[in-house]
Amino acid sequence: MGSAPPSQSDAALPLSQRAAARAPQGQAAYLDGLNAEQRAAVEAIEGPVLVLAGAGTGKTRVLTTRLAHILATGKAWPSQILAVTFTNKAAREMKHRVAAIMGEHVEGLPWLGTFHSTAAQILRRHAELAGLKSSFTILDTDDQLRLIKQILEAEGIDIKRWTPRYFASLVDGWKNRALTPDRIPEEDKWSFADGRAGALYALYQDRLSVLNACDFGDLLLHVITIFQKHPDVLAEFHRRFRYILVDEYQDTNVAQYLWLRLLARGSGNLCCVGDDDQSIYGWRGAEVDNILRFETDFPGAKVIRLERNYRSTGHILGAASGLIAANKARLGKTLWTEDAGGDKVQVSGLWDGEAEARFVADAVEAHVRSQGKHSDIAVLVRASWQMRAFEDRFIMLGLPYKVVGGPRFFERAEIRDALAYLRLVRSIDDDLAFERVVNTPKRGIGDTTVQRLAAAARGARTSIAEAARLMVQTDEIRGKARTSLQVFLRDIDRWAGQAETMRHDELAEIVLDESGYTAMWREDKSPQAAGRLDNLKELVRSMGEFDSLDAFLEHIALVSDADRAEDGDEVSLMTLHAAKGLEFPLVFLPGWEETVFPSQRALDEGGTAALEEERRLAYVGITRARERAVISFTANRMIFGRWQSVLPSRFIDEMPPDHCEAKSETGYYDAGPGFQEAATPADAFRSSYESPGWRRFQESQAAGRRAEASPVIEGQATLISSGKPGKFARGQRVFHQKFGYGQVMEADGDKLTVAFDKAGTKKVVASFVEAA
DNA sequence: TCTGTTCAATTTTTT
DNA sequence: ATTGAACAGA
Repeated sequence: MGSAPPSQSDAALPLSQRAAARAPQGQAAYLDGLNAEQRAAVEAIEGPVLVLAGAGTGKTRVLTTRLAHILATGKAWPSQILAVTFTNKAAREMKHRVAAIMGEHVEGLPWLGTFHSTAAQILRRHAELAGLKSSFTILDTDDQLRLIKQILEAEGIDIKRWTPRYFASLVDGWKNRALTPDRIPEEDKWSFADGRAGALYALYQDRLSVLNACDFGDLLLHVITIFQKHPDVLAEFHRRFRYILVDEYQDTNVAQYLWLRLLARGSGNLCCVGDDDQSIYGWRGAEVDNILRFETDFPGAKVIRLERNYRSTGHILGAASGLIAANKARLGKTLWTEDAGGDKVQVSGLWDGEAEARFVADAVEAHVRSQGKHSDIAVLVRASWQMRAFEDRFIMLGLPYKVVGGPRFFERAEIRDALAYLRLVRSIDDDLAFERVVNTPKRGIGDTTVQRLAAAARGARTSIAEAARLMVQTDEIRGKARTSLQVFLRDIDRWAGQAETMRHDELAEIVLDESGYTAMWREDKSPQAAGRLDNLKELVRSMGEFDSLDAFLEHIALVSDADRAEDGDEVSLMTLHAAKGLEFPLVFLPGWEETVFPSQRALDEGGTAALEEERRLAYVGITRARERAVISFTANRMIFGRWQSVLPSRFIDEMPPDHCEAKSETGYYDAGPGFQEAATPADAFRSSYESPGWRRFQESQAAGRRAEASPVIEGQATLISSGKPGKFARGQRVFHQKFGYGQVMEADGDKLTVAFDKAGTKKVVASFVEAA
């Protein structure tokens, strides 16, 4: 987090807080409108408490109100409260909501941040106990991977057989389980490079410490180690944190659990909020067990269930509850709502992915025609490759949409390059940054040169930059490489000098210009180049919001998404994972087929546990809907470039029939009487597959597939083209934001068929392209 | 050093 | 189908 550590000495509780504590009728205003369970969860301040908060039961409200309540009753000063979340977004939201309840007058700030940012703050204070300087850098996955690759190569390991990525995932797994190199189980050592896993892990840790760097896992792991080895340090934090609040407890991994348990041993006042039914991050180390075991781990714990749902209609809730009931490993909750009626969950079968996208897009348009907004709607998919079909269709129709999640701002190559320059200016010994940009833009300093420098640096136990300084004096490096290297080193020194006096955002601009980096993208003719330049501008702009370069770098190391300008009126397209915590009046859940959802890969790797997690994912998906949920599946799907016929997901079988209706809006086949008697929606569709109607459907589709160029827009297109002439003519060169340059093959009013140079032939709406 | 070619991989994602 | 990364050749 970019925020400074909370102040350590708080003044006495401000008046506003005392007043809030004694509102009329002996009840504070912020407690109004809470139901009995929510209120119990807010008021049970002492001791361990587990709040099992089902979907849509007001979890965040309880958490923030509870925090406010602790302050208002004068039990603690802000700085004596620790509140941890998983994402920066959640932390931000909580800050806002606490501020809204308490007013702006609260003095001092609670420790409110992610596990990682909180751990980073603690670690900066005691870095020397972990063999680091408090100025340590935090590596992201990209740096981490390159470092691992170097180590493996230096150790003569065949990185084709043993990929750096796989090793990184092992390291991640160990750190998630709080295992230092000396603690990993014997059999794990044999999981990589013929028994060398442990030694390589140790080597990697050594290398990190030489670089004065941490990966994400280290932030927690180092703190745990420090707490275990230095009781005095732990005691300091016990004195400090009198109340601990944890959001999304079902997502914690072993390391986070241990970290919390160590901290909570002080006051014993630990409140965890979560929902075992929404645990969907097992694949990255989350242990549902943590939440299932809470009462054993913290004896005497109060468990409070929030079961009243304020979000969805009865049918949606009923469908979701019925589905999740198939899971064995759960604590069990019975969600209910006063909003009993509503539409049943619609389940529809389509021919293939294209038909499904058409079906969804049509339903979106219908919703908007009946006075709905695009922003009411979300399309939630299992895997991001499924988005493609919807994007294509939306683009073709000109439906406004946004992809939520997706590639993050700070992970984009141009941003990471720019940051590497800045890191280098801050510390020229940052080898990973050095290697990243020494030849970006191209300076004639190739791989061979860099390898030689790196080898020399290892030999002399110095940084690469230091080795480079020496080597340009000798004849070991000659020609172009030598001159370029000299210039490069001199540039960095000069910028470092300027950094002393100049504002850091100004400096950034100078560095990017003088290094030739901006010029590199200006000369780049690819369709993304303009966007990249914009991103760089945005980077410089956002730097201005921070006090120093260091503060900025810390911020971006731990915050992966820039605050994007929020929503216009757009359909949201995202993965089920990205949808957790969100809600929409109308939710589409396409792709419910075996192999796709539940994901075959997950099942292969994780067995029953993974199946249950997939089911929880389905549950999360359905419970995002406030008014209407539409599930769909197809008979055929192109997967990895191959057509496969697929079966409806087993989750469709498990959907409780009372809350669902099997519905076909394609009009190609009639459902027949079987629909009413069918035990489950899937049965209904299975019988319909056998029916002559289905066969007709299949045939008509197969025929259409061969013949059709643009079956849907044809009618409209002629209409429009007879009306007003299009702005674009056949053969014209055009530019599209997403697909780049191309040539118009066909122009029908505002519907164009464009052969893009890179992206192939697509149908797009004219307003989405400009003349090139 | 650059460019074209082949080859493999390919959920989900935060920090 | 698509993408990225590793390798061979100019």
